Amino acid sequence: MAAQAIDRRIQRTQELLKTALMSLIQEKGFEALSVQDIIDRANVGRATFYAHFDNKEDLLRSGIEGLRQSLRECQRKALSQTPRTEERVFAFSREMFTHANEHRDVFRAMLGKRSGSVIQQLFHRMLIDLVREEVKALAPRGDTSSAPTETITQYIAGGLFGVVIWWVDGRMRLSVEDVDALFRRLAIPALKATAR
Amino acid sequence: MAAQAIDRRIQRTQELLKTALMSLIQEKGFEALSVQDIIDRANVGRATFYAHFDNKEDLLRSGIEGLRQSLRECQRKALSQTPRTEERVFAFSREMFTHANEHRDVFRAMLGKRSGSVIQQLFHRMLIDLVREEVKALAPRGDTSSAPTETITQYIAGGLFGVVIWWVDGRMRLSVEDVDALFRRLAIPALKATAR
DNA sequence: TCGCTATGGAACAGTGTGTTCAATAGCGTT
DNA sequence: AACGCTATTGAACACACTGTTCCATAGCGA
Repeated sequence: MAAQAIDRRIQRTQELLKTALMSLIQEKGFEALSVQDIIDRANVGRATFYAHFDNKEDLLRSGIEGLRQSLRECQRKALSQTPRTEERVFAFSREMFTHANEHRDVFRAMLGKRSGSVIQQLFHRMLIDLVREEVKALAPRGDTSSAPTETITQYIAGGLFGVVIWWVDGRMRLSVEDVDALFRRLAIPALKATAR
Repeated sequence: MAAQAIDRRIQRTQELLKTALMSLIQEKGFEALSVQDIIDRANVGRATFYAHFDNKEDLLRSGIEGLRQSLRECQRKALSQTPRTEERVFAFSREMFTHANEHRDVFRAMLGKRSGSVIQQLFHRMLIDLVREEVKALAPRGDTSSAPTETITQYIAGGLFGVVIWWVDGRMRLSVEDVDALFRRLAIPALKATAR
């Protein structure tokens, strides 16, 4: 075997913990949650938890990693085929809104007011990275780390962040299509400020 | 006297607590802070603290209230004189960047990565309210609570939030004028999406 | 001066944290 | 199937912080 097989016990434990975390987040929100709650729900020993993660935030990070990779992948695909088309810009946004819509319970619990701002912060950073990639792709003339470019990145990422939080936390009256279209309509002019 | 004079002891205590909080935030950040730290620094009894505030977040809220009112005031002024001028739109943003620049130590400690996201959340909400006021002023045709309008509000507020956080947390290479100008250049087109 | 109230300080139970240890269970390999 | 290795367990640990209660006292405003 090429890949060194991972001990089944480890997989099992980590899976149990992540699952417990997610279900608990939906019930109580992240902040209100204790390590004790998690290990009780997962039916895992205290010492075992700390053998795998430093604390509950560490566990959360590793849990969110999945979403991050999925969005990155989706973006990578879109960027590789026929760049420069306006249709393809911010390809990940549609995917994200869709994803949020399908798992609205989890998302609402994770990003809503009740649940902690730690998650929000992680999510915000994730969006910044994704947006930066797009901005970079549209302003490739060595302009990369210039201040205005980064400002635009931060602005758009912040805007997207704000919209998602609001959309998920409210009654989500807007459809995925509408909210995504609105976001694009708002973001693309800003992008052009780069391309000048 | 008309105004019911407030017991000097109360003023003194609350002042001591707020001052202690602010100085501690600069040293350790908000999250890492305990009520114990605060009362030690303020040299105030434990029971006294809880006689005034429910917890450290309650104290924080009351501390931030000052900034909120100051910005609101500044916005109110700008909105009352000669509306509709592009110069006057987002009048509070300049004030805020200036304020942040003058107290950059406090701001960095309060909004930076180290310090808690509770503060960030409070700050974000504050910006949303301020931006909504502006958007409302430019789309006054009974359109108030329509979805797109609110989306735009959330987008712009989020964008501003993102830019401020980034600007404050980084080395603040951009001058107040530059960062404010950039923000306006990015936000005003979005505003026009309302005015259609 | 007097009455009222904010304060101080100590003690309290409760909750959670992160670590340690030796015993045990269960994995992958031979 | 038997082995050695490692993950898991459960208990116990010291520690920190929370929010509340009590009463004596200090300091305020009148």
